Order: sequence, then structure tokens, then C-alpha cells
Amino acid sequence: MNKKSTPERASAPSVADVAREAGVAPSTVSRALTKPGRIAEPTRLKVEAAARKLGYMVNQAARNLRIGQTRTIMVVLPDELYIGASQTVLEVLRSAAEAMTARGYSLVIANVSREAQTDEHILSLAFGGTVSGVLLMATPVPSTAERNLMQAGLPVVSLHFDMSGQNIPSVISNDSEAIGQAVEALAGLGHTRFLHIRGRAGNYHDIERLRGVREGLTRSGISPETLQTMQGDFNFSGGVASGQLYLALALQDRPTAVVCANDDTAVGFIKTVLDGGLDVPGDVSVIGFDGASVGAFMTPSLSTVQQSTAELGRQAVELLIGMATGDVTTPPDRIEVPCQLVLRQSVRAITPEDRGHRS
Amino acid sequence: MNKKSTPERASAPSVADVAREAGVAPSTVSRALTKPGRIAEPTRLKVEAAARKLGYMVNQAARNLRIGQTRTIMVVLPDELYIGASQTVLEVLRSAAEAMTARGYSLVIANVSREAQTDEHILSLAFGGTVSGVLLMATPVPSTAERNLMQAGLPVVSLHFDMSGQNIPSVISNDSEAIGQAVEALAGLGHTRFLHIRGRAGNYHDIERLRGVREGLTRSGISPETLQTMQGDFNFSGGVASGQLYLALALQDRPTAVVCANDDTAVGFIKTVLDGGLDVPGDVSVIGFDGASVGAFMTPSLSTVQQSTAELGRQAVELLIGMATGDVTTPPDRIEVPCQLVLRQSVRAITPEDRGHRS
DNA sequence: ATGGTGTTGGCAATCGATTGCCAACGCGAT
DNA sequence: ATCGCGTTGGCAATCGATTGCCAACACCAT
Repeated sequence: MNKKSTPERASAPSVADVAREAGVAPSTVSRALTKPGRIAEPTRLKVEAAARKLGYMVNQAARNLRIGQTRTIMVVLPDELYIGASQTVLEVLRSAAEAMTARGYSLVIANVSREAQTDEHILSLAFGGTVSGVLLMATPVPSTAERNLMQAGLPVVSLHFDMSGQNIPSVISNDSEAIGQAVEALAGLGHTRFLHIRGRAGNYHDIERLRGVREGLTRSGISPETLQTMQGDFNFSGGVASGQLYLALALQDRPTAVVCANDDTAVGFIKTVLDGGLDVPGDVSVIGFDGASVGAFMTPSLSTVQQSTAELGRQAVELLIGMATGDVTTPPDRIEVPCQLVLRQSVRAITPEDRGHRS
Repeated sequence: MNKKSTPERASAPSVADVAREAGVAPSTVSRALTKPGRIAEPTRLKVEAAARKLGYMVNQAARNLRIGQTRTIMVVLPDELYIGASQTVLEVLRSAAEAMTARGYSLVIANVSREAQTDEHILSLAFGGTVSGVLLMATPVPSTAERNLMQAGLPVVSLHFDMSGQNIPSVISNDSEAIGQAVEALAGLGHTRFLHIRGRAGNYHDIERLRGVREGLTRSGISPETLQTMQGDFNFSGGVASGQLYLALALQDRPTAVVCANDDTAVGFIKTVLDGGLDVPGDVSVIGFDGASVGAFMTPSLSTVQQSTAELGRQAVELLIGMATGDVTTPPDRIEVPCQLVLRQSVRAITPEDRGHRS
């Protein structure tokens, strides 16, 4: 069917077609299009013209097969893609995708939850040569009974979780330090009795942020022993449940400063205590973590520790692509991106009257 | 280098390796693994054992090249991936991704914004044989000076926007009908003076929702002529700006019911009028659109028209995969998924005193 | 024993781009 | 005129899985 030299064909044109059109060999076409300088200028122009005329676009499957590389990065999302107030995942994804596109890479989403079944899918992408690198977003290393992502020989970067202990370069926020600074700020406003509503038990962020709260208290001259904690789950319900527990506390036992593991928790907590008749920040100051944009529009507006999502995504992708291309041979263990404390209406200073009133 | 029969090799095992291990031909391996029934059971088991032993996984690039298909779907996101209260995009993406994974498809994100440059990238994926179908999320057809997505010969489905006029099967919410019902509900509560804060000028949802508000008024026996409108942009600032305009209105000119083009607009509006000293819903009832989960935790909690994001994503993917596999030969023009009205604290009924007080 | 039918598995071509190797060519220097 | 060097472009092999075609074989009925 290639007998006729008519250029109109049903299927997409190939290098061979372009070569015929330009009167050169297929190899010349390939080189003209991908190896700048390798082909003399006049020939190159001829090839480009032919390619444009035929509407040629390289077949990526063939190219990938040949060069054994794909310029595609797989993103593995958290266990459970929780939909709440905070859009950290989406924000980071956006900046990561931007950085990838800018470097000519594509992005495949491996999963939206992490049942065992999807780990199978993740690994088939990794081992199937479909991707050139893996970005783990707040998620442990995918593995099945037989296999483990790390055996695929792909560059891997962890975002959000510090997995440098497993030899995975990690791009993270300075969680503990930042939340510690938030605690110090509250202490500076006169607060002495703190409640920390924790995240999902055992989660990296749960542990780090709790540690940060304790350290912040210590630095403020307040004994971490006095810290009350409640278990949350990084979602609204965790905040709601803690709010109910808080309301049930005797007045004199109520902490005046509540530091939440994230914004969703804070939002649930605030709504619950407001509905319970308390005032925020009148009765209790509350601060979240993440920097959800909607926080500024809550009533009262939400104080928070804002993560630099744009920076996190960008850095992770730069590092990963560097590793994939071989430009980065010895990746750093860890890149820490600082957070920014944002104080809004949900916190206030403790005045002398407050103290008198309380004890 | 394949001289030695030792199975440990640096590169991934291929069908040839498995064939050698199992003592059969490569073609048999391929068929045993992909054509159930084509190969006798004992042979198949032998092949499977060999494959497992060697840790074989099919090389997708080679497979894609050969079969000319990829089981990969490209998602094109909106012009601007706005980060606000509503997570509609993320929610729909989640359900779409779930449906894809369930059917063994992968998902590549083509873009996170829509500069001209990214359309180039989108089209190179489409024409490069990288994908088997395209899901357009609230976005027009990607195109460059020379090319247009529709020429790629791929199945395309539009999500959110009704593009059936361009022969693109569309999965959409019943925007106008649903927002009309919200208007009717407010009218049923005694409201007669309405303000609609619009979305981005010219956007499909802007037009549809405005139309829906008008029709809802008509059905409620209120002349659409009395409807006031303000221009928004689907974001917080649009709501804030409208809130300021609202505050500037003379008391007797203030509508009592504000229907917003989406939740972010409503959130911005509410925050602004609250800060301006008004009460919601005391002075004004407000309703949004989308069903942002955080709405339930605002103060006052936000009334909204909730989109069935899970259903939207699922339906779109089912349709698209059907088209890609050829199971669906004559796709429907349009699949409409109904929304659900959610009334919360931000709206209240108009009482006789209100009327007396006003006129 | 023969032919017919159905099943099983192997051979080799194929998808399309890339690249190592080499031949051809041009140009300047001796 | 010859040599040497650098540049240019073509030939053909290669990446790995799939599949049309066909040969070999088993089994049953006549």
C-alpha cells in the first residue's frame, strides 16, 4: 500500500515517509530532528520542511523502546486522597507538573488510593519501562509480596516524608521546626496551656509535628509535660471529635492554645467549639498547619503554618529529573523547605485579665 | 552475553528469557500471558512459573509499539488550575482515576495551565501515539496554529463543558436546572429579591448558571428582570469584590438572596459582608455551587448545589474507554448527572416581620 | 489403518525510531 | 596529483512484544 507515492495515508507519517518526501535516508531524518549540529544546515531545513508538510510527529512508543527511556515521571499519591480544606496535594502536584512540562517531561498518576491492588499497578508501570522516575508523595514505598519499587532501578524522590533513612532523597517541609515556631509565637502572646490535636497515629507528620510542638514548648520555657494531646486523623472529623472533648473539659482545665496537626483538623475543631457556644479566639486560640487558601476566608480567619507548596514541587522535580538524566550523581539526603507562620483572627494574646479570671 | 544461561542479568528479563527458562518459544510465552485459553493449561503454568521466577514484567513501550495502543488516557485540566475552597477538579480526577485503574488504564496529566506552549505539549502526546483517549476537563479543544486535537483521531470526551455542539460527547452536571431549583427553594422560603454573582465572563458555566437562575425565577413567578447581577471570576476575589459592592448598596436596594456561581465566590462574599458588619443569614441568605466539603464547616455553614463528582468522573471514563475499545460506537451526545441541593445555615426563610421592616 | 477435525506451539515478520559503523565527499596542504 | 582530515549521510541492526500462518500432533470416528 506504500506503492503509491501519494502522501495522504490513513496512519500517521513515519520517519520513512518524511525521508521519502525530503529525498534523504530515514537516519538523516532522525538526526536532523534530534541531533542539532549533526546534519548540515541545508539538509536539515529540507527535512524540517518535509516533516511539517506531512504533519510528522515522532511515535513515542517506538522512540521509548529504542532509547529505553521515557521522559515520563510517575507520581504516587498518598494512601487516601483525602478531600478537605487543604489542597496541599493539588498545589504541590501543580508546581511539580509545571516543572515537568517545562523540562519536557510528562506526568502519570499511578494511583488515587493505595489498596494492595494499586501497588500492583504502580509496580507494573515502574518495571514495565513506562516511566523514568518516581515521585512518592507522602507515601511509603510501594511493594507487593514479590517486588518492591526500589528494585526497579529507577530514580525515586520522596516528597513530604523524610525517607532519607531508606536511602531515598527527600524533599520536605521543616515540619517540626515550623510548628515549634508557631508554639513559640503563641507562648509569646502569653499562652501557657497548650493542646495539640494530633494527626493520624503513626504517620510521619503526626510524629514530626508532635515533636515540634514539644520542642517549641521547651524553647518557650514551658514544660512539655503540661501539653495535652488528643488524637486526630488529619481530617474534619478528628477536629470535631476533639472539639467535643474540649467542650467537655472543666473550664479551668481548658488549654487556651490549640495547635492542630493540620488545617482540616483546626477547621473541624473551630466549627465544633463555636457551635458549642465558645468564642474563637475569645475563649481559645487555634492554629492549623498547611496554609489552606480558604483559611483566610473562614470566620474567624484561620491561623496556620503555610507550606511552600510551589517550592516543594519544583525542588522535588528538579532533583528527580537530575537523577534521571544523570546530572545529579550524588543526590542530597534531604532538602528542607521552610514554612511560613501566618497569624490571623483565630489567635489572640492572653491579657492580664484572662489570667486573673482563670486562676 | 546471553551465552551463559545464568538468569541473573543486569537488564530486565524479556519474553525470550522466559521462553528459554520455560523451554518454549517466545510466542508461546506471549500468548500464555495475554491470551487466556489459547495455550494449553500445563504449558501456561510452566510459563507462569518461569515468569515469576525471573520476575518478568512486560515492556510496555514494546507492547505499545506493536499493538499501536497504550491503555493510557490523557487528562487535560482547565486553563487555570485555581486553588480555592472547592475541590471539584481533584474530586473528579480522583473518581476518574479510580475508574481508569479499575479497567487497567493509566492516566497522564497533560497540563496544569493552558499557555500556548502547553497546547504544543498536549498535541505531541496526542499525535505521538502516547495515549488512547483524551478527557477534557472544563477546557476547550487544544490546538496550535497547525493542528487541532480532533485531527488526532483519538476518542475525546468533555467533562463539565457541554461540547456536544462540536461533536464531542459530554458528561456534565445539570447546571442550569440545578441552580434553578436552588432559586426556587429560596423563593419558596419567601425571598423575592435576588442577586446572582456570576463566574468568569463568557465561560460555559457562567452562561449556564445565569440562565438557570433566570429560569428558576420565572418558574417561581418572579420576573427575571428584577435579578441583579455582579461579575465574578469563580474565585474568592470575585466574591470579595461583589461583597463590597453589596455593602455599598442602599439598604432598601439590597437583595435578600445571593446565588453565587460557585462556592469560592460565596465564601469570599460571605467573609466580606460579615466583616462589613452584616449577618448571614440574618441580613442576607447566600448559596454557592459545587459542594465543597469545607462548606459544612464554615460559620455560617455554606449552602450549596452539590455536584456528583464521583459520578461525573466515573461516567466520563466509562464512556471514553468504551469509545477507545470500540465497545461504544455511537456515543450519546450528552450525559447529564444531577446535582443535589444542600441547604445549611447560610440561608433562612424570610418572615413577615422582614417584609414589614423592608417596605 | 485412514482421514478428518481441532488444538497447540513455533517461525519469522512487524511496529517505528535510533545509532554504530563506514563510505563518500570536499577541501586544503604538501 | 596525492594524502589526510573532517564532515555528511546511508545501511542495517536493534529495542521487545505480538500475531498471521502453518506444521505437528492427538484424538475420534469410520
